[in-house]
Amino acid sequence: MYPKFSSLEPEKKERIIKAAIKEFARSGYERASTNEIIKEANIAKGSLFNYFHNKKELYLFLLDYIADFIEKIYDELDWDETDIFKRFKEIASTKFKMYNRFPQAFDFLQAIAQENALEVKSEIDKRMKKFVLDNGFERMCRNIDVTKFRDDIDIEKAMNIINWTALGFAEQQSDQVHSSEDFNVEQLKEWDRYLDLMKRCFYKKEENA
Amino acid sequence: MYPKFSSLEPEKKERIIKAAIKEFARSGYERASTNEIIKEANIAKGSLFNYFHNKKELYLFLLDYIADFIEKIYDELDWDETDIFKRFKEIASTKFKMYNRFPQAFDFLQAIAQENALEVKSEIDKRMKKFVLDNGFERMCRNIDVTKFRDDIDIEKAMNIINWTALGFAEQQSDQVHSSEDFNVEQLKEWDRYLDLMKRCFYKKEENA
Amino acid sequence: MYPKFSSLEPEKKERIIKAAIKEFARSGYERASTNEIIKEANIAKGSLFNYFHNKKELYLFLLDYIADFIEKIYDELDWDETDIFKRFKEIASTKFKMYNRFPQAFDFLQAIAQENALEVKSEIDKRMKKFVLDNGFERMCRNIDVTKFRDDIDIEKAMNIINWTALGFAEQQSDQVHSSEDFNVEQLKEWDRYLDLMKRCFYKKEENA
Amino acid sequence: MYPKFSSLEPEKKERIIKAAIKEFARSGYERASTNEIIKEANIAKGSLFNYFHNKKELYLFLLDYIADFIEKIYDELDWDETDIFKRFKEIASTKFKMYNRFPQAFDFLQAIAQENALEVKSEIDKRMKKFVLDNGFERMCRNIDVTKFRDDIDIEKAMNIINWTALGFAEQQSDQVHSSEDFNVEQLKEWDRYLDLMKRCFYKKEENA
DNA sequence: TATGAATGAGTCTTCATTCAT
DNA sequence: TATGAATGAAGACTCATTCAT
Repeated sequence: MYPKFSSLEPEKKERIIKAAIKEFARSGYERASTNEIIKEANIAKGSLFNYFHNKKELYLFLLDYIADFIEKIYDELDWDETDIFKRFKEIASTKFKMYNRFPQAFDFLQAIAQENALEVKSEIDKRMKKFVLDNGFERMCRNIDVTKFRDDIDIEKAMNIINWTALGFAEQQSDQVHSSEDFNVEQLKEWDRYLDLMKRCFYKKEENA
Repeated sequence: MYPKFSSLEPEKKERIIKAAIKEFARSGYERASTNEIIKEANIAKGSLFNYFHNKKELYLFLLDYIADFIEKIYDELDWDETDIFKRFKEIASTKFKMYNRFPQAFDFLQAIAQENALEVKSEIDKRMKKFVLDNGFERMCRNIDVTKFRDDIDIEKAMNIINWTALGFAEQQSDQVHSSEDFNVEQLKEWDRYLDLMKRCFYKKEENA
Repeated sequence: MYPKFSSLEPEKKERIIKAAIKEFARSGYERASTNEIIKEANIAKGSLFNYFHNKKELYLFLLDYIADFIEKIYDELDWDETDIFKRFKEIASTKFKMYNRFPQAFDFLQAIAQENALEVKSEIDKRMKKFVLDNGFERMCRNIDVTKFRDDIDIEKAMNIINWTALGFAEQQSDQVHSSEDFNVEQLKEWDRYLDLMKRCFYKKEENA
Repeated sequence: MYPKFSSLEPEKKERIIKAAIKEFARSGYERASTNEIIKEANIAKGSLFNYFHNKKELYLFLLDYIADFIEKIYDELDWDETDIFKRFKEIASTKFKMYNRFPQAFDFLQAIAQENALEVKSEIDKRMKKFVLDNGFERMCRNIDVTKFRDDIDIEKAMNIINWTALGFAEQQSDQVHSSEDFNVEQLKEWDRYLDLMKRCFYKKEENA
């Protein structure tokens, strides 16, 4: 894909990736300044355009890079767990770990979700929708034991509600925290309470016994 | 406020408003091009700056304009209805009408919520937060009869779930529709089914009798 | 010359002239704002361009207007006085009166002298040089009794020195005063001392007896 | 200071300096067009703003550049000469050389002295007043042997007259020449005659013996 | 391969002048 | 005749991208 960039020394690659993610997260695609990235990464003006033909290509590379990152997270999940609430609980704690490993990724993901620039919007849709817009909702719902749900409720709808609640909760928390000590245990507990509430409501009585 | 613009012929005012909303919705504040607005509205370069002193003033005008628009919608709602699901149902059908009257407003609202530009961010917070960030969640939950909820669930959490579901559903639908024949009756029916599901789950049995 | 302007009611004419002189004096030709003149004179945008075809024509009119004003001052002088120092003394006190009658004229004259704008520079040279650059030096030196000067000095040079000294003194004073109580008696006395000094130096001994 | 500009090839630097001085001299600070400078210097639009952050910085650079130039001239003068007329004679011939080396400097200096733009006025005062407003009058009068003057004349006034005469003569000559073959020997001789005249008038008899 | 100076299309904004009413 | 909204050329300045070294 990006042979010139790939064959760079890893330390330099990382510097460029971090700088670019930081700048794109802060300013969005159009407003992001290649000058700022160059300065932060401590490379020459021309170099960036040697590695990537233009700003868009750099952005698309980062899109793929972040997608790979998320993919790896997903790979760590136990997809054999068939209880949806246990799975969502696991996802949350995995996100928690992920955040501490690579916090900028979250800011960038949020920026991607909010990106308006026409030039890259379609590419985002193509590559990232599954991760960004619904956190891989389809995948998350695969192999779920639907027999636990109450018979009188539409399972697809229930799953949507669970997912939207997860997204809503995440956004609410990120608004509240915003760069303090980040994700914390109390937030995980609060999320547990949401999951419990929904479990009590959506599962058959005997499942909640 | 904006006397020169106000005294314009309505047809021209509307052309300018529509063009500006379209451009700001598409590109955000910073990247939005006054040239594009001028071209789309079919007015002269200087005219825009006769009506509004600068780009920011135009944007702030649109902020107020859209706030007024939403306020009018809210005023039409029956705030004496204490059943949360009936209220959310009414809100949905009101949004439905609103969308058909002024579809661009929705795109612009989304753009406002995502706006990063420092120059206007504080103004957005000042004027729009109540509408944009939580769709007036607080207001929506005021005067709600909470005795109908099951005793074993946290009411605040339940309300959050209802709200996040509303937001999630709206986004899902708008993604699916995206400028075709707009909101339609089928979507309203589907939303009813979501509300019914949640009602069955969150309310006491007798309320669902 | 400017028939439309001339047939205006005098009160309105004066308002426009004062406003224009004030603005041109403050900002120079290019930078002067017709908007400012219009606002100050309390007339409509289009009116100014009815009376004068464009900014340049207005400026040229003011040039002539101020030239007439100066001409009137000169007409009041006693050109039969043949002693150059007495004449320069009279000129100074006439300027003194003139300043109190129409102070803006001086600021405008200074602005004219400093005007750089290509568009009007040649016109200034054509019409105003005699007044501005040398205060009508030629005229001032006409009919002077040159026999009073020492025989060993070049009369033309002596007269130049007297004139340059007058100009230098005027500029020095205007720098020092700069919009306080304007010209004052002390300044006139100091100027007398300069004239006395030069008289003692340039005139024959018997003239200073 | 201005590292990007400083490290340019000298030929290009000179082209830019000449073009900028020409434009600022012709039009003053505000009205001077960076487009014009760019065209005249044959560089790209963006280049000028790579070298200097903005128009003001370019102007301030020129201010310092011209100040250095004048300073060098002054340094060449013999400040141990205590006879004021000899000193003024030397100044004139130094100016003569200076003019032939860098004629535009004179026009620019005149423009600086007449500059009205608020944005740069205070900077001019800070850096240039000593050179511009009085041609370093104070400095010129330092270390002068005042005992040679006649006892019956005010020495400060006499010095002012000499200085104003110098300024007046310079302006008269520059008006007459105005970009032809520049300063010439005849002008220097004429200036000598003025100095002789004043010496005969202001000095004691024995000094003129 | 790495560099960073050079490029110029594009940005918002101003203002003298025109012209329909 | 008086009006002021409309016009658009010109202003300073930005920044992704190119290219000679």
